Amino acid sequence: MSPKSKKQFEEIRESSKENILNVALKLFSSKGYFNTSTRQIAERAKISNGLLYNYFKSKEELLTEIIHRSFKILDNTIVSDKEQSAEIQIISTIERFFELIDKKQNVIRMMAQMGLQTGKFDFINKMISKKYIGEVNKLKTALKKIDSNFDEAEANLLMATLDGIMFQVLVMGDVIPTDLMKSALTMKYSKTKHI
Amino acid sequence: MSPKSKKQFEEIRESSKENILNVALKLFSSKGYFNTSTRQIAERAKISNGLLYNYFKSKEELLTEIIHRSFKILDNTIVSDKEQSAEIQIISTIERFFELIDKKQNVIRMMAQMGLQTGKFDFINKMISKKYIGEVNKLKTALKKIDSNFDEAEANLLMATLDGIMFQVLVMGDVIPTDLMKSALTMKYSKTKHI
Amino acid sequence: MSPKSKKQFEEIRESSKENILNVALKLFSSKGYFNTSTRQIAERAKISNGLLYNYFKSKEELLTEIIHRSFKILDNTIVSDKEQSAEIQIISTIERFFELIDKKQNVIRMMAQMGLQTGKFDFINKMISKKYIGEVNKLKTALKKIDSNFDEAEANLLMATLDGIMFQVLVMGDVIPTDLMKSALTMKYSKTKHI
Amino acid sequence: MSPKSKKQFEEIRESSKENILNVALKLFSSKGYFNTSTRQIAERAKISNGLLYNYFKSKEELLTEIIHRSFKILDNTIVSDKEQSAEIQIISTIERFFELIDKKQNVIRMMAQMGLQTGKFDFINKMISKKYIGEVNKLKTALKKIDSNFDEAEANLLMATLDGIMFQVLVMGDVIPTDLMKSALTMKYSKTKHI
DNA sequence: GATGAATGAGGATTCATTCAT
DNA sequence: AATGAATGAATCCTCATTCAT
Repeated sequence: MSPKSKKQFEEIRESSKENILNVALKLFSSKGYFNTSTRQIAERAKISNGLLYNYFKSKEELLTEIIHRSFKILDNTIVSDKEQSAEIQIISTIERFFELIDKKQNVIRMMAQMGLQTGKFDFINKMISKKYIGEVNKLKTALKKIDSNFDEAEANLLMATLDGIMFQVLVMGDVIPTDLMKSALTMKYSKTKHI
Repeated sequence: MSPKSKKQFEEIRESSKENILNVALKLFSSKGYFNTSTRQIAERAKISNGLLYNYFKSKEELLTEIIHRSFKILDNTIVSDKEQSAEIQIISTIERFFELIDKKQNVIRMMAQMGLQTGKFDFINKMISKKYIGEVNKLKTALKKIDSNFDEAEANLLMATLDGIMFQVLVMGDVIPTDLMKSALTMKYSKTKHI
Repeated sequence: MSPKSKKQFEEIRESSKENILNVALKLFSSKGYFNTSTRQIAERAKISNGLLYNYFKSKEELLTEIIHRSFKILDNTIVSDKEQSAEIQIISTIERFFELIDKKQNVIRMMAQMGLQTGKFDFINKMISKKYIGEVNKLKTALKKIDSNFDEAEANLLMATLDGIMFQVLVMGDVIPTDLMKSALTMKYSKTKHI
Repeated sequence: MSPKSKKQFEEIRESSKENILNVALKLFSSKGYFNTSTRQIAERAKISNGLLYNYFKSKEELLTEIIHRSFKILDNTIVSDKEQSAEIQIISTIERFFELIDKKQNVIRMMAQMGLQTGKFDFINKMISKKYIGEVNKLKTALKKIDSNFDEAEANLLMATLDGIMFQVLVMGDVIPTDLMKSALTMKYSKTKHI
C-alpha cells in the first residue's frame, strides 16, 4: 500500500544506471560510439528502449558520463605515493600501466577511440593531454633523482613506450609480448640506481 | 569536340576515383567511418550522391579500398634496403616512422581508429599484426648484429615506443615533443655500434 | 495522528483534482492540447506522473472534463435574467463578453483552439453551436422589443462582433482597443431605445 | 544516357514541393500542426517518409514555409485599389473577407490555430497584428471620407465583425448565416453615403 | 560517366500509460 | 492516495542505396 521509500527508489536508480553505464561502455568500446545504437544498449542491458532516457538525457550525455567516470577510474588506478622512493615510483608507474591494460581494457579502448576523432568530443583530448603532462612531469622528477646522466627525453620516451604497448595490445592483442616487455622495463629501471 | 579516346576516359575515371578516395580518407580519418555519411563525401568531393556508387559498390567497399591503399602507402614509405648496414636500417626505420607521423597522419589515424574497433573490419587487425611481426623481426635481426648484449625485448620495445609516439601525436598533437624524442632515439641507436 | 475522516479525504481528493484541472487548462490553453505532455502537467501540478491517472482515466478524459467545466463557467458567467428589460439584457450580454475576455482567457482560448480542429473532439463544436444559437435567439427577442426597424441580421452581427473581439484579443492582445470598442457598443445599444 | 536537364529537375522539385505543401496545409489546418505526423503527410502526398526531408529541413521549416505562403495568399487576396472611391474600398474589403472564408478556409483556419498558441511560433502573431493595424487604418481613412459623424471605433468594430464571422464559420460552419450577414453589411456601408 | 529525386529501414527520442509498492 | 520506475509504440529525422534519364 505504502509507496516505495526514497531510499528504495534511489537504490533502484543507482543500480539501473550502473547497469546501463556498464553495458554502454562495453558496446561503445568494442563497436565504437557511432556504431552502437541505443536499442542495442537497451537490449543488452535488458531494459526497454525508453528507460535509457529516464537516466540519461541523450546518448551523448550517456557517453559524457562514461568518459568522466573513465577518467576517475584512471585516476584511481594511477595512485601515486609521494612518500616512496624515486625508483619505486617509476616501477609502480610501469606496473599500474600494465594493470590498466590487463584490467581496464574497455575503459582505455574507449578513451583511445574517442581521442582519435575530432568533433564534438574534443574535451576528451584536452583531458588526456593534461593527464599526459602531469604523468611526464612526475616521471621526470623521479628520473632526475636516480640518474645523474638524465636525458631530457627519457620521461617522454618512457610514456610513449607505455602508451605504445597499450595501443598495441588494444589493436593486436595476444600478438604483443606484454610480459616480456614488462620484465625488460622493470629490470631496466630497477638496475638504474646501481649503475 | 573529338570523342575522347579510351585512354582519356580511363584517366578521367581514375582521377575522379582518386578524388573520392582522398576526400573519404580525410573525412573517415577525422570524424570516423560511422560518423561520416556518403552524402558528406559526395558534397566535399563535389560530385552527385549517386556517382559514388558508380565507382564503389558500397560505403563499405570504399572503406576497404582505402584501407588497402593505406597499407600500400605504409609499405612504400617503409622501404627497407637489405643491402644497408644494420645501424642504418634501424635509424631509417625510426626516420620513416616520424615521416609517417608528419606526412601521412590521415592514413595512420584512420588505421588506428579502425584497428581499435571490433566487428566487420577485423581483417585490418590481422594486417596490422602481420606488419608488426615483420617489422619487429627485421629490427631484431639488425639489433643482433649491432649489439652482442642484445635483449630479447629490445625490438618490441622500440616498436612500442614508435607506435606510442604515433598514437600520442594523433591524440595530443603539439603537446608531444616529437623532435626531442626523435633526436634521443636517433642518437641512442647511432651510438650503439661504438660500444 | 488521528485517521482522516471520510470527509477530509474527499476534500483532499477534490482539491488535488482541482489543482490538476487548473494546471492542465493553463497548459492546454497556452501550448495546445497536443503539444502538452502529461509529464509537464504533473510537474507543474507538483504531483507524480502516475497520480494523474488516479484522477483521470486518460489525457483525453482530462481534456473532456476541462471542456465540460469550461462550458459551465461560460454558463455561469453568462447568467441571463429574464426579468430584466430588453435593453439591459443586451447591454449585459455585451458586458459579460468583455468580462470573459478579461477574466477567463484560458477558458476561451482553449475552447477556441479545440473548436478550430476536427477529429475526436467534434462534440465541442456542437456544444459551441448550441450555445451560439441560444444566445442569438435571446438577442433577437430583445432586439425586437427595442427596435421596430429590427433587422434580421442584427443579432448575428452583434454576436459576430463580440466573437471577433474575443478572437482578436486572444491572438493580438494589447494591439486590440477593447475599451474603445466596448464603449462604442454599449453606447450604441443604450441609445437605441430612445430612437 | 544523358542526365536529366537542370530545368527538368527544377520542375520535378517544384511540383513535388507544391504537392507536399498542399497536403501539409490541409492536414495541419484540420488536425492541427502537433497532431499531424510527418508520416501522415507523406502517406497523403503519396511519397516516401524520407522524401519530405529532401525538400524541407524539418517539420517546423515546413510549417514556416506554409505560414509565409499563407500570408502571401492573404496579401494577394486582399488587394486594395487606392484609386477607387472610399465606399467601394469598404465594400470590397467586406467582399474579400467573405471570399477568403469561402475559398481559403484551410489557410485561415491554419493561421487562426497557430495564432491562438504561444511558443515557438510567436512571429505569426506579430505578422497578424501588423496586418490588422494596416487594414484598420485603411478602413479608418475610408470611413472618415464617407461619414462626417465618424466614430473612432467604427473601423475596429467592422474588422472585429469580419474576424468574428470568419472565426464562427471555422468553428460552426453552416450554423452561421454568412449570406444574411454579408448582405446586411454590404447594405449598411452602401447606404452610408446617402445619409 | 553523371545527376539528384526517391526509397524505406533504422536511429535517437518522447510520450501516454501501467504497475509494484 | 501517492510514487516514480518501467514499457513500447510512435515521432521526427538520417542514411545508404537505387534508378530513370
